Amino acid sequence: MDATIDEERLDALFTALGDRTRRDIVVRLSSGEATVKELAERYAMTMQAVSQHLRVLERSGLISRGRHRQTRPCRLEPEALAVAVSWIEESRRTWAERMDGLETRLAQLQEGDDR
Amino acid sequence: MDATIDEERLDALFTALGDRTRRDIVVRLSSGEATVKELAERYAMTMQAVSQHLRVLERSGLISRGRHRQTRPCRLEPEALAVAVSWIEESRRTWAERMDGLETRLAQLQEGDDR
DNA sequence: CCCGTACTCAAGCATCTGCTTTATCAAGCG
DNA sequence: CGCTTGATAAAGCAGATGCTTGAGTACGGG
Repeated sequence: MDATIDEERLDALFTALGDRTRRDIVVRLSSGEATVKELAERYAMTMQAVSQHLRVLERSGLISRGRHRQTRPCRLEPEALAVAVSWIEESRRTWAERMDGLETRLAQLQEGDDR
Repeated sequence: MDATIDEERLDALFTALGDRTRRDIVVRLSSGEATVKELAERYAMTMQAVSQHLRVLERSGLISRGRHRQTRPCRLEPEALAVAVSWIEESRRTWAERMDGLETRLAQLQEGDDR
């Protein structure tokens, strides 16, 4: 019954994806690791700003960070994306099931009357 | 070329899903339409607050609203969810392709050396 | 040891959010 | 018509967000 924890996770996940800079970082990282400096150059933004975006992404589980010399390279954690997809797919499945039911009933009634 | 428009759409979509009340409204609507009043009772919230959440959801394309007597029933638009999924899946696909490449190269090298 | 590089921490600031209260509106009932 | 019901509009407010600047911190080269 730790549903609340899942909700927090989903809050962090979707909130992280709700910003286009962070979404673009995700896309960028899907094709390989990157450092803070590289990302700052890419987005014409200070390293501080990028660092804050990365903190949001890290809290959401979408990325993780290592250490290599003076750099803190970050990499994508695609399992977090899978969590988001599975939440969405559950809603879509419920909806699809209901529509199947409606179609069936409509086919039975063959008519739209007292609605 | 209208990539900006898509980005705006994704901003609205993921931002809408970044709030647990709105996510729960999506889940609720996946099993049928609902009115503002019904949702307000469900979340122990004023109708005004629900109305604002619904506006966010509507702007994102996740729901649409009709009119029936004094009520404004809202229903889910699952195609918007599909947009979110397809964005996510593209990142995951890119990542998976890259990992395949890495695996292949690692198998060729048969060794982890100068790392 | 000093210096540059990569980065984080902290504070400030404008803007956005989520919610409230108050006021208003439109539809239908008596 | 007056009144209730379902809903929106507007304004206000505490708290979050996205960014900035300024001040550290940690690592490594010379």
